[in-house]
Amino acid sequence: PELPEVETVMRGLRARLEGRTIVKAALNRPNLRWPLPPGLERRLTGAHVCSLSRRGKYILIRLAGGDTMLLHLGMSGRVSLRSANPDTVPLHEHLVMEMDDGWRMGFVDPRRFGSVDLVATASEQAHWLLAGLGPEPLGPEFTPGQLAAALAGKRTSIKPALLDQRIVAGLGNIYVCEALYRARLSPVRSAHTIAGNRATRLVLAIRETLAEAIAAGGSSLRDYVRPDGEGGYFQYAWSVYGRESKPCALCPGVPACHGVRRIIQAGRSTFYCGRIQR
DNA sequence: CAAGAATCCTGTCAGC
DNA sequence: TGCTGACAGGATTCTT
Repeated sequence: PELPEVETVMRGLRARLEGRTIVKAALNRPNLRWPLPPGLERRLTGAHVCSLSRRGKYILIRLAGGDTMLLHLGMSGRVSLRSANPDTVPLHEHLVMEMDDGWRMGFVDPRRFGSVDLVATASEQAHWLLAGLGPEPLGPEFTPGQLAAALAGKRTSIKPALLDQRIVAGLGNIYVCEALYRARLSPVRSAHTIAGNRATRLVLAIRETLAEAIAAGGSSLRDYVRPDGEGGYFQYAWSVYGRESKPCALCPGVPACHGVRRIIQAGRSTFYCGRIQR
């Protein structure tokens, strides 16, 4: 999941957890991507949930008592919200929290690339996983000037540069492809050539793509569902991602357009139109 | 230093 | 039906 999915999950969790108390936390394994923090079950049990927010692809759950729980969904992580029912425990559920109203939140992650950690709320932004993140793409700090400055001197191409969370926080493979298409910028263009009008177009395209995806509840692929069990529907609005050899919607019937192409950049699939993206 | 490859893990799907 | 290989929403660590 990327920023729009994480935002959707966070909102679903907020509606169910905020103001409630965790009556029991249970852990089913010692580690995910990283070792789980010592005493996690004990530190969660009895804690009151004050507020939830998102930073990049991380969900922050602030607890009374001074701890913030950090949650990253990795590649296959998802959250299961359900009323207590032992018949419906999902496979690969590594952490379960039972709330004082009887609902349970489970963290499910087959590939275990996700992570869970605890950090002192007072210095949560200094946590090593958050400290190096670039600006929030929907926030005021993400401007054409800032983006151009962050890309200056980068010899890599723009597509892998946008996947680097230090440049801008929250984009992943789907939304980078979609935003570059919307900005009509080639994914193989050198990152340092993005400035001026191109930077303006790119910032706008990223903002619009993410905002529309959030409004659609994110994109549902194989295993992403919202905490309420419903899927997002932004996958129906994809212009290029997953659409190899299909026609490009912006050049209908143009012979020079060979449709959506798929190439590999830094080991990841890139989808784009070679005609309108320069 | 920077950039690309390898890596962690399980599940799914296409092709034979 | 199996079986095999490619591939998957991520991000760090290891090699060039």
